[in-house]
Amino acid sequence: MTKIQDLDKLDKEILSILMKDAKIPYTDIAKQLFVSGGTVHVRMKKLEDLGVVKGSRLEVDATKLGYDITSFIGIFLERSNLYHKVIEEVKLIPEVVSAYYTTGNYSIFAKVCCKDTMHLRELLSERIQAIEGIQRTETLIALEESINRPITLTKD
Amino acid sequence: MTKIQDLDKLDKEILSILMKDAKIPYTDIAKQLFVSGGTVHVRMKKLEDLGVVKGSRLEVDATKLGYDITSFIGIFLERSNLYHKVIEEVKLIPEVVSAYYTTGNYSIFAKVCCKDTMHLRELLSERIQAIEGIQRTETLIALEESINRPITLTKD
DNA sequence: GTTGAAAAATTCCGCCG
DNA sequence: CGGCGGAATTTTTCAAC
Repeated sequence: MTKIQDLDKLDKEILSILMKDAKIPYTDIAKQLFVSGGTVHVRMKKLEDLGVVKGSRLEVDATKLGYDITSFIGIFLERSNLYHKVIEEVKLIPEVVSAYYTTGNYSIFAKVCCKDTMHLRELLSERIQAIEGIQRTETLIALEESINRPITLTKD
Repeated sequence: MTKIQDLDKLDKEILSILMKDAKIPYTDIAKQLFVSGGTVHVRMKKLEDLGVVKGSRLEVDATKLGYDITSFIGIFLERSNLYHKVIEEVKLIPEVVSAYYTTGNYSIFAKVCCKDTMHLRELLSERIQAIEGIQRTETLIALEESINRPITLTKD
């Protein structure tokens, strides 16, 4: 398993820059960090090969695309060993953008994006509650997204 | 306010491709969608100007960077009108990657990334619980990230 | 880690339907 | 006006040092 010890300050500085904006040219980063463009390229190649970098994504404004309701759904299972079976069903629902197996109140915790309240209601009653093994769910509706940012890497 | 009516099928197809991988060259997208590279460029410029595209981010494997514990923290406020004041304090904590104002059990719902359980314990007791206006918190630890993907845009 | 040169992509602009 | 095509500029990529 690969760990931090393989990463030096330069690797982390490159990552910090690209985590905020993946489209910054390597040549710009090279200038900022006083190394050559080739070096940035080699480091990124290494980080990709190590699996530290998994890819890049465009950040979009869900509201402007018509997805007005972001909500979190806490799922209670009938038995906790149903987790894998249930998560496979959840994966088939495109509105689910993330899902975690968690300790605490819920067994599964998912984030979903819906167009409006009707869409959310249908999703809950017809798609999620319909999954075998789910006992009940609790929904938290996000009224405002106050923070959404990448991890801050420490310098050392 | 800008809405979907300004976006046609081509815009959405471009977005769908880039939401999965922001580094795909515009020329490749142009080939896939049978338009010129210039057109993809113009559309993306429009989408950025409209604020539909907010930026791009590198996806990293937090575990490989030494952040082993992802958890969700539900925050109960003493009074709900303390929201803005509290969220400003929460913003100052770098381990918090997202936070939402929510309906339901909690007033604020945050996601945090910590290096280990000790780091999480310190964060909770010394940084979060120390914020004035927070009554109590509930923590859900994510044992496994099963799904993490962009919204699926519908074709129409 | 660096350099430099070839290949590719971005970006801009004039032209056309 | 939106889309196309080509040319100038930048960036990526890769070999040799």
